[in-house]
Formats: sequence, structure tokens, C-alpha cells
Amino acid sequence: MPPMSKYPFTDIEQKWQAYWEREKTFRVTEDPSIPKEKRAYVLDMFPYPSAAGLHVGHPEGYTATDIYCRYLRMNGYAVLHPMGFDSFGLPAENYAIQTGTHPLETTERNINRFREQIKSLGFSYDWDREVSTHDPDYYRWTQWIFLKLYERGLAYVAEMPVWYCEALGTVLANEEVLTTPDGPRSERGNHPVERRPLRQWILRITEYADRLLEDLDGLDWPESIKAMQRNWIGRSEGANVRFALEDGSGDIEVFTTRPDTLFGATYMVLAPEHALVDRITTAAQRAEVDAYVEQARLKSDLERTDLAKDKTGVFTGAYAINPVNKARVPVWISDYILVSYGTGAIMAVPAHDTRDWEFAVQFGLSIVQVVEPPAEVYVAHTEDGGLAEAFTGEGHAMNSGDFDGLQTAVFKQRITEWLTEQGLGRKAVNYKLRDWIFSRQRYWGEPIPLVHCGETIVPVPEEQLPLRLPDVQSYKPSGTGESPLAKVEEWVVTGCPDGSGSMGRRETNTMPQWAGSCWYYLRYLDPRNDRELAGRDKIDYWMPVDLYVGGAEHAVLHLLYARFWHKVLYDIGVVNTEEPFMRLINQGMILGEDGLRMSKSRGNVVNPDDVVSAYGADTLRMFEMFLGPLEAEKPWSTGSISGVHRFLDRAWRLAERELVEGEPPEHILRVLHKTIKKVDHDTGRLEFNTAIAQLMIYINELYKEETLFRAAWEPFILLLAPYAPHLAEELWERAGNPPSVSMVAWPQWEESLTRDEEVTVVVQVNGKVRARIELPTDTPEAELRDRALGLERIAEFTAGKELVKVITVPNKLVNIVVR
RNA sequence: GCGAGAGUGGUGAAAUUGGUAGACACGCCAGAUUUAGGAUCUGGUGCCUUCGGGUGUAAGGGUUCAAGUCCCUUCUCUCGCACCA
Repeated sequence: MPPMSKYPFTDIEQKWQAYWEREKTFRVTEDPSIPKEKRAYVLDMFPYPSAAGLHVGHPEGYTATDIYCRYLRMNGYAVLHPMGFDSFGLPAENYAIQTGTHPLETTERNINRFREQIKSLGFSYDWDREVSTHDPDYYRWTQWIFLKLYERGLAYVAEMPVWYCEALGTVLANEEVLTTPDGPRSERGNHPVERRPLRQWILRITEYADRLLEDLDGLDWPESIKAMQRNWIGRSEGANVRFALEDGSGDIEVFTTRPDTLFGATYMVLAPEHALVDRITTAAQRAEVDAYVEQARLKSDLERTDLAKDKTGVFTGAYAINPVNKARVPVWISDYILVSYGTGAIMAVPAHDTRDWEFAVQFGLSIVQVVEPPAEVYVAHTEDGGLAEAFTGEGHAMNSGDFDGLQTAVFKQRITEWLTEQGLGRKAVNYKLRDWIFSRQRYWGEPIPLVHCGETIVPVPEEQLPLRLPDVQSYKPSGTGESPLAKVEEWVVTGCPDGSGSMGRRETNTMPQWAGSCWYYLRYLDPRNDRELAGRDKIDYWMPVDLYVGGAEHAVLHLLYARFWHKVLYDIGVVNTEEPFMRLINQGMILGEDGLRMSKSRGNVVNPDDVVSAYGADTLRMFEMFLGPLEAEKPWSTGSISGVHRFLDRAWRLAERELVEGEPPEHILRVLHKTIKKVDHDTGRLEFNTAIAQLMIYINELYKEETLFRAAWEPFILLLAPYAPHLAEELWERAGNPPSVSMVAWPQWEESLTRDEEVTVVVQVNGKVRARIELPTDTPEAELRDRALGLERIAEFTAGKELVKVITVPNKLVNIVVR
């Protein structure tokens, strides 16, 4: 596809990229004379420098923030706009396993390629602040933060069933495992994973669950992302209730969100793995129960959680006593009860819980209705007046002794108080959120700075950080649950940092890739500081991040982890705010031309380098913004890229005309001021597609003129500058101005010139447009009405009819209602 | 099933507070220019039409002088979660 370009974009773009780099045009420092409200921290999600290089999705978000930053600078803001690399990670290590190439070598090669590609798009980053998470000067502080977590009891070791991925040779966090039709799979690489009990480092993120939940309310984030985080945290409030075993040998504690349905609890169910199962099972049921437990153990998680299948379960032979009505209730086991949630046991209320209903129907257990649905709610009933399905809504209590008639919410509170008084239960809160499994059995990550000295664990002293990664012979995971580091004996064996003189062994697990990205936005503030992760004055100057732009795929993982670390840093006084990112925008994915996700196997991948060489960076930038709204998912369209390119080309050819001094004609001035207003408004709201459309309208107008007036041309260059910065710099210079256009003040519009002298007023009869009249702007409503009624054409439609009323909207329309 | 969001020309999409639906761009059509052009410029382009007009924003209903926009019902699609008691 040969481009039809004539304007020398390659020369222009190289020229100005070199200029910006040489002049450090976009370097920013902490100037105290700039008031807080004129400072902006605009952040991109930094990339993982993959071997494949940049794809067209990267420039989308980066262009959006770049346009916004350039716009802010021209409006007098000090703008912090940095870029870096999330450079620890599995692909480089897997490549090392295959080829023996050190991950450092691959990583740095990829970083150089990424940096070059990013620079070729003309983004206005302050490159002096670049960071890479694999750099020891960086991960020193990642390790430092880990030690702070450890000191505060937020990092602990535990043996627990964790997701283990054979192919990756490492454990994974819950968040990194996806449920697929083929069973649980790793989020990265789509490999099968399974649960294995292993000793792991775990971060106590659950301690922050409530704060992570509550503080979402104050954030200007997309509702969907907040909903996903809320959902992931999964807070539910209810009560823990103890049911005594009939034989008096103890009790079973359950968690319920509906303590108001306690009177309807007709049986209980334990998870097959529940500790009590073995003890309470009667001799008669023993064989059946053992077989079920064994079968449940062998089942994959997918089989266990398959909603479509019938409920299975086995009676243990034991009975418990319902504490409120002393009813004797059988105790069952079933794999629909998860041992890891709540207490691993439930009271079953089949009348008011769908799952319990299914189970009760399956096994012929009794169903007692204890909630009367509100009259206005339709509920299916059987012929004899009983419920035909579980009613899970709220209503009024029935069959509940003295509590009858209470509204659900009131009853919940009342019964919880009663249970507490009786010593039978208490208010309880549960979360779906689990603690964060933090260790990985891999090489290419931050070493965890701890030494095992016999039974005790001793942190590496802060002043000895960074604890550097040693070189290894083989990058292969040992497969025994240990990382390749375990084989580096001379690194592992070390003196105990406790000063005892005895020898210890280093922790050989490394941190997950998320660690480095949890705090990188802080390092940009003070990237060369070797005394602290960032100076407090710098943090106070810039933080929090005003705008954070990135893909929605990080909705839960990165954004939840980073918020957690930030809160810890807040608690230890390192940062000044509870939340790191005040405003978040997810750029929509750019799909292939076929409307499907770009992927190598589909062959629909567009390489930004090809677009840059064929059309130039300015065209790529503007085209990606012109495709549609930033947040929307949108298919690539090679055809319409020419529309944007043609626009820039026209701007170039316009500049070849002689610039004329003096006052431009009024009709041009009016379009100009409308354009300034629209582009200003839309750019500030990140509505770039409509701003570009307005720039096109203006160019089309200028093109029809014989002469090009400087006063009409220069403001256009300024409006263009954030969008097509290379071309704008060149045009600015050619217009006889010194560089750089990037620091010239944004043009202002005059309100009176944004309004036309004449407007078209629509005349409707009964809401249908029947005529249009040209009238001076702000014609009084009475005159509007008279003019409209006086129209011959309107008379045709109103003849012989009764005039009911006339509605006038100034400068817009007249609607004549007749009968 | 639950949660979030979206349905507008042949295509990507526009449309302050309800007030001319389809800006801008692609594509298509016509004209100009040109040795020629898939370059450039100008104009046209929702659909139907007996050229009066009719009709049109997923479907149906409602509120209103007036609905893409507000309300109700239904359908479709995308994303996320999914036996979380």
C-alpha cells in the first residue's frame, strides 16, 4: 500500500525528536512557584518489554496522555509525564531456559527496542526519569518495601494449598488463575494449573480489605473497574452461629448472611475437607462418607464447581440441634461447600437459598418457609400453597416464633443480638479476597531479602540492599518447589545478619512480577535517590497521580496490589495520600481490521513501525485518536487512515502559501474561534475524536480561501500541536517563529466570535419540520413566533385548524401546535 | 444466574440542559484538473417516493408541544464474576 504522501514526515519527525531530546524540552523539576492546582501527574501504565516490540495498543493510551500533557503544558501546567519498563517477568526467563541467554541481556535488548519505538512516536516524556524494575537500584526499594511489610506482620510463610503451574514451574496467585472450559489455567501462557500444598510467602492483603473496598468510593474510576474490585474483595456481612452436636460432643460453626432464616435451617452441610467430618461420621455411614471424601479430593476444581451438574452429597449419620427452635437437623457433607470460605460449613435453608433448595429436593430433605415475600413480588407456588422454588428476597418473618412479622433487615439485627446474648453466635464478616501468594520459584525476579537461620528468619539489613540476583548455571526451575537460586550454593549460604556469626541460608524464592509495578509511579518522582525510595518533598509536590491511563486487563491484579502497597506506605508515613491514582481511564482495545482481537495466529496484527514508516508518527497518533472515543473498543481500519493523513498533508500544503498579515475575514474568524473553543473543550475532556473533526472542518474552510492570514493560521498550529507535534513544530518554525511550539500559550477564544450573526430557525407544525428561516441571532421570541406564523408555507399546514399553542426556543425552533 | 456497559447510514462514528438525527472521516457517485492516475480540487450521498411528501437511532409501549436522549417491557451483543453460604 504505497502512501500518497507528499509531505516529508520522516525528515520532520526525526528533526524534532532530535530537537526535543537535545533541548530536554519536556524535562520537569519541582518549581515551588507553581501552585498545586497547576501541577499534573499524568501516568501511563508502563510496558513489559516483550520481544515482539510495541503493538498498536500501546500508542493508543500513550498518545492520549501525550496529547493531554502537551495541552496542559500549553495551558501553564507543570506536567510530570514519565515512562519506564516493567522488566522482570517470565518471557525473558523462559527464553533463557530455551537458549541459555541471560534474561538481563534479552531484557535490555528489548528495552532498547521499546524505548526507540516509543521515542519514534514523539511522546513528551521526561526521559531523565526512566526506570526499569529489574535494575538493582530500583529493586533495592522493592525489597525495602517487602521488609516493611514483613516488619509489620503483613508478610508471612504458610503451607497451604496453592495454585501450582507445572509448565511455568512456579506457584501463582489466585488472581493469576483463570477458570476456563479446560479447567483452571494460568493467566499467563494458558497452562494447566493444579492445587498443591506448598510453603509460600504470603502478603496479608485481607487486612486491608475494608479499606481497599471503602476507598473505592472516592475514586474517579470507571464504574466497571470499581465493580470488579468490589466483587473481587467480596465482602459479605452476616453472623457466625454455633449448632451443638446432638451427642453433646461439640458444635459446628457456620457463617450465614441470612441469620433471619435460622428457623428455616433444616439440615447442615460440611465441606468434605472439614475437620469435623471424620469425627462425627457414624459407623453405619463411614464407608459411604469415606468414599465421597476421597472422590471429592480427586475431582478437579472445575468438576466441583460445575453449576450445571446435580448436587451430590452424603449423610454423615450425625445430627445437630438448631439453636433457635431445638429442631434436630441432619448433618451432610457436599462438595458444593468450599472449605476455604467462611467456616467451611453451612446451615441449609432450602426455602430461601437456591443451592440448598436443589440439594434438599435431590435428597428429600424437609423445606420450611420462614420468610413471607412482599405482596407485590410474584413468587411461584405449588398447588398446595407451598413455595415452588427458593425465595431469596427479603420480606417478613414467619414460622419464626416470637420473631414473626419482623422485616428481614430488622430481624437480622435482632437475631444477631439475641445470638450474641445467648453465646450462640456473633456478627461476622467474610471476604472472597484471599491473602496474596507472593513467592515465585523463578529466577528473574526480585530476591526476597530474608535469611533462614535455623528456625528463625532474619531480614537482610536495609543498608545491605539491594540483595542482588546471582548468576546461575541453569535457569530451569528445580521442579521440587524451589527456584533456580536454590542451586547457587555460594549465594544461598551466608552469614546470619543477626550478628550471631552463625551461618544461614537465603530465601530462594523471588517476588512476582506485580511487585515492581506496585510502586513504580513513586520512583519516577525521584529516580536516582539512593537514600529513600523517593524524597518526601517530591512526593508532596506531585502525588497523587492525577490521571492514570491503561488497559482494563489490570482491573483487579495490578490496581488492587498497588493500592494495597500504597496504603501500607501511607501507614508507615512514606506517602501523603491513602490512594495513589485519583482518576483512571481504560483505553479500549484496538481490534484487528476483522473486528477480532489482534493475534499472530489470526494474522491481523498491525505493527506501528510499518504505519510510522508509511505515514509518519503524527498520522498514527491522530488516526488512533480519530478512530473513536478513547474508552471504546474499536477495530483498526487501514482504509480510513488516509483521511487523517490527507488532513495533515493539506495542512502542509496550506503552509506553502504566503502568510498575509492583517485581519482575516470575519467568516474565517468565526470558524476559528468556534474551533478554538471546541478543541479546547474536547481536549480537556480527552474527547480527541471530535476535536480532530473540528480541526478538519477548519482546515477545509481555510482551503477554500484565496489568502492565508497569519492570524488565522498560527492559532491553528497551536491547536494542532498536541495532536501532531512534529508537524506543528515544523509549521511553527516555517511561519517564522522560534521553537518550540510546545511551550507557547494555548490560544483563547472570544465568545462573541463563536456565535454566528444569523441562525437557521426551524419551524415545526405539530413537531414536524416544515420550514426554515434565517434570522439574526437572538431574535426575540415574539418576533420568532410572528415570523414563523407569517410564513406562507406554514399557513398551508395550519389552514382550517385551531391554533393550540406556539412554542419558541431562541435560536433553535418554533413549534406550532394545531388541532 | 449475578454485576457492569453497549445497540444510530454501506463503514468508523457525531449529536451541552429533551429542541434541525447522521458533524468529521472512509467508501460510493458526479464534475473540474491532468498525457495518465488509485494524485489533487469542488459538489453530492440514511431509506422510500407518484417529488406533494412519507419514514428513520435494536423491538414494543409510555411521558411531552417536542425523545437517539427521560420512564417501563422485551431482545441482542460485549466484558467481568460465577455453588463465596
